[in-house]
Amino acid sequence: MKKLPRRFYDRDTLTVAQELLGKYLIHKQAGIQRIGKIVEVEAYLGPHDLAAHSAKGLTPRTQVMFGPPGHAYVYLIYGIYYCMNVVTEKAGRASAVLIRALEPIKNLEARTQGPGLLCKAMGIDKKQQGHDLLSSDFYVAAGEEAPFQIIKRPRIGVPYAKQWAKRKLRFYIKDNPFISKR
DNA sequence: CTCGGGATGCGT
DNA sequence: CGCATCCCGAGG
Repeated sequence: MKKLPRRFYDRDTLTVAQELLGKYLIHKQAGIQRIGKIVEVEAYLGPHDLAAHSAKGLTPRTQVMFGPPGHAYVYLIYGIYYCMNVVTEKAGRASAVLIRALEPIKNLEARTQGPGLLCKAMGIDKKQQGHDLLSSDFYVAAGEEAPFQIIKRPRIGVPYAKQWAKRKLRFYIKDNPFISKR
């Protein structure tokens, strides 16, 4: 499978989000390679997007989001789970795509439906914060993707984002059994 | 320093 | 609906 180049991420976030569907997230750790197919994502469109962490400005936690494309923005949520994003667009745009669900492909025994669970299953935590996704041990690759239909829905868990909460910035593969619940 | 809350998930 | 569990970010 072919690793996605930097220029894949250096594009409009809506495009990157939808094109990430069907791609493969690969993480090699302690000699084990884990692979999951990306089946559900959410787009976060920068500081003006009230649901995006970057809407609160550049802080130590969110600085990766403000950095160059093709890096992992990983954060701890509710003290328990990690969530993984892919930084998109040019540095300073502070946009990203949240990976919400994977379809297990290789070495994934645990559940992968939901952003917290998939990080746990893939062995992703704060050590991967800021990691370059063009590295050899943690990256996204294109495979042979069968054609599929993309469903567009509002994002999960962001009712506070006012008008942004309604926008259909969550994308997933139609009829895929590994979409997160809720 | 304290303190409130969160892009979650699971059990009741 | 409540709770686990902890870092961040704002304010004193």
